[in-house]
Amino acid sequence: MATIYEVSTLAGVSLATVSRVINNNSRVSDKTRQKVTDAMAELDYRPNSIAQSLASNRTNSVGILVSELHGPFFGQMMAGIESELRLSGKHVIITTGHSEEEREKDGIEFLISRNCDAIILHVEAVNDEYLIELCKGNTPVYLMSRYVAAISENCISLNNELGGYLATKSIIEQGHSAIAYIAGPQFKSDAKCRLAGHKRALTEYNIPFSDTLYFEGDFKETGGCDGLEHFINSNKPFTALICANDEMASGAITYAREQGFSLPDELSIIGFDNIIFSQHTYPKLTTIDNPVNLMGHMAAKLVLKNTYKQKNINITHSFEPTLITRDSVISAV
Amino acid sequence: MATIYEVSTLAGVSLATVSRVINNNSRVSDKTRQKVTDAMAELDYRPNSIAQSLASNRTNSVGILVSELHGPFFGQMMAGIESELRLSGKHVIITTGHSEEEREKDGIEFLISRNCDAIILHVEAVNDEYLIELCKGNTPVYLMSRYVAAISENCISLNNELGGYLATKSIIEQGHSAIAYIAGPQFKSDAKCRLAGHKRALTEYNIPFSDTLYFEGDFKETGGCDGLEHFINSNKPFTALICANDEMASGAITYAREQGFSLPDELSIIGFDNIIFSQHTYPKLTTIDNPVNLMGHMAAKLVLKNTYKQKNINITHSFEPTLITRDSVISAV
DNA sequence: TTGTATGCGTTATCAG
DNA sequence: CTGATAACGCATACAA
Repeated sequence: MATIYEVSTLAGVSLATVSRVINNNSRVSDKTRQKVTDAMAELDYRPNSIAQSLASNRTNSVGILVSELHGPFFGQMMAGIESELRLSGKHVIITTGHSEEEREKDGIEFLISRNCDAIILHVEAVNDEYLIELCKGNTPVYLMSRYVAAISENCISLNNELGGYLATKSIIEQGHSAIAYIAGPQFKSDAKCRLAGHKRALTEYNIPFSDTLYFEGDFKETGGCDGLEHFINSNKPFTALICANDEMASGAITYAREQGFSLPDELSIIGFDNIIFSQHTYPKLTTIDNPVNLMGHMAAKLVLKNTYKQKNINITHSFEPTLITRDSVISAV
Repeated sequence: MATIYEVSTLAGVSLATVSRVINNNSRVSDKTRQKVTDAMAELDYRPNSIAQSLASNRTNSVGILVSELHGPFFGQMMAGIESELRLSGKHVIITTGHSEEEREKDGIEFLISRNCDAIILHVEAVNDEYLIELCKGNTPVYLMSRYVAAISENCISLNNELGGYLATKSIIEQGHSAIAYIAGPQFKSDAKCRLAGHKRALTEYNIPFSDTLYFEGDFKETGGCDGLEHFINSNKPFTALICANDEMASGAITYAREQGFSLPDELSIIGFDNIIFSQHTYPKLTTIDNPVNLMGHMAAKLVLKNTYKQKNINITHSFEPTLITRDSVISAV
């Protein structure tokens, strides 16, 4: 592989000049620039990004930590981040935390040790204090889908409380009052906020929150099955089921049908996130849209603006969920 | 950040010795080793991975190119690769090709320019010649889910032809003979092989292949809708529908129900890939299992063995699909 | 506008 | 077993 040195001798200029045309920041006369580019072309020269990084103290890479690499939610998020960053020639180093504290911390250490210029985190298990402390380090840290007040400028988050509220409100306005709720793991802030919104809606309509119609699921399909099974066994009647995400809703739908429910007639179900597959459940899932792809783009823009000093970028830190009405919710009789 | 130099002075040894204990390859006396590790601890020293890379000509990173970051198929694949590599302290740089030739080539260039120690590709648009040529370069190249004979040692692939055969055979053995087929884009080798398997099964049972019951879809949900719509409009009767992947199958299921079909009574449907969501369609999708997560692990192992010279690794280059029987296929009347 | 000199933090090749 | 010392390929003050 040709080096900058060979280019410089072939072009008959100095190392520094070649470096200047590569980074075209400083002024170089058109003539010498031409000589250099010709030499680069002739030698098929490619800058060594590692050497560039060592000399400039910049790697042009941003680290991403997600809970899982699979799953529709993270897929959309990563796609948003990567496509935005790629346009600016930055690359992403992706690792996983599996929603476990140790593994999340380990992943963060890993990314930092890799000299990422910034890291974007979707962490669920580590606590706020840890994150606040982390932000004091040398590597800029950004949070996806999580709001920590002390570092709010570094957060791109969804108003999950509002989403939870909207879901429940829409159910209530269809005339339901016996409402079961399958929450996400309560150590996850998303899940907690969605539940809070649910409770606010109940309160607003003077519907008491029932412990027997509450179940904490795992945000996966199994959580939906388990939750619904739990409610059925409790023998307390309900006409609507709210799931804190679409995976659990689809699990619940599957289980409900196995138990002989006619859907949506005998049970209305609503989800949260609007993953692609929610259009293909039967009945088609009514849900809350979570613009996670957009949020991914925005997190990337935040990095571009703060870390790479790009101009004319406007940041929206908070996103709003919206109700997507499909077929899985009908009026209570 | 402390450097190796500071560690050496604090420990009272030379640079070289510190480097030796970091990489613990060469022998160092226990005493000096202890002094060095103590000094490292005291200074909270972390090796600079960029400098290591420049000096050693190894980045400990492997590039991955997938068509899309979202989607259940790629998610499972990436998860397999990443988790395997992460165990050995290697990291993944992920980029996308969107099944378009130019973008795939661009992504490959990008990964190579990043000095990846190896790259794992899931490419669909570039041709075999390009890949063969690529393998002659300095960066080792591995292919996921694609078989190119000339570089078969670098391929981890599924026997898609067999999968296509199994799907069709299982349908035929349920007594169906009027069978519609929605293929994937025929420039993708997976799609082509699955179709070939389909045709082999038809031939074996003396069922003629019908052009009017063939449709080339896009491997997405829409492909399933469009294909089924096409068949319905053609007015040629059919009792079973084979889709070349699960996304199209779920799209077809949704569309079929919208058109008033009673499933699976009036139409049997089978998919391919066994994505997680295939358990949650209604009826639950009968499909062909594609062990893509396992294949991801294997691709990573191949890199570990060839590029990182790890011992005792056994490689399986070819994987076999299997039939997963659920509820979407029933006997023809 | 261009060139010189030095540093970035390691690894690796020699001797000793 | 340990220590000098030269790469690695480039960026960047500082001069000219």
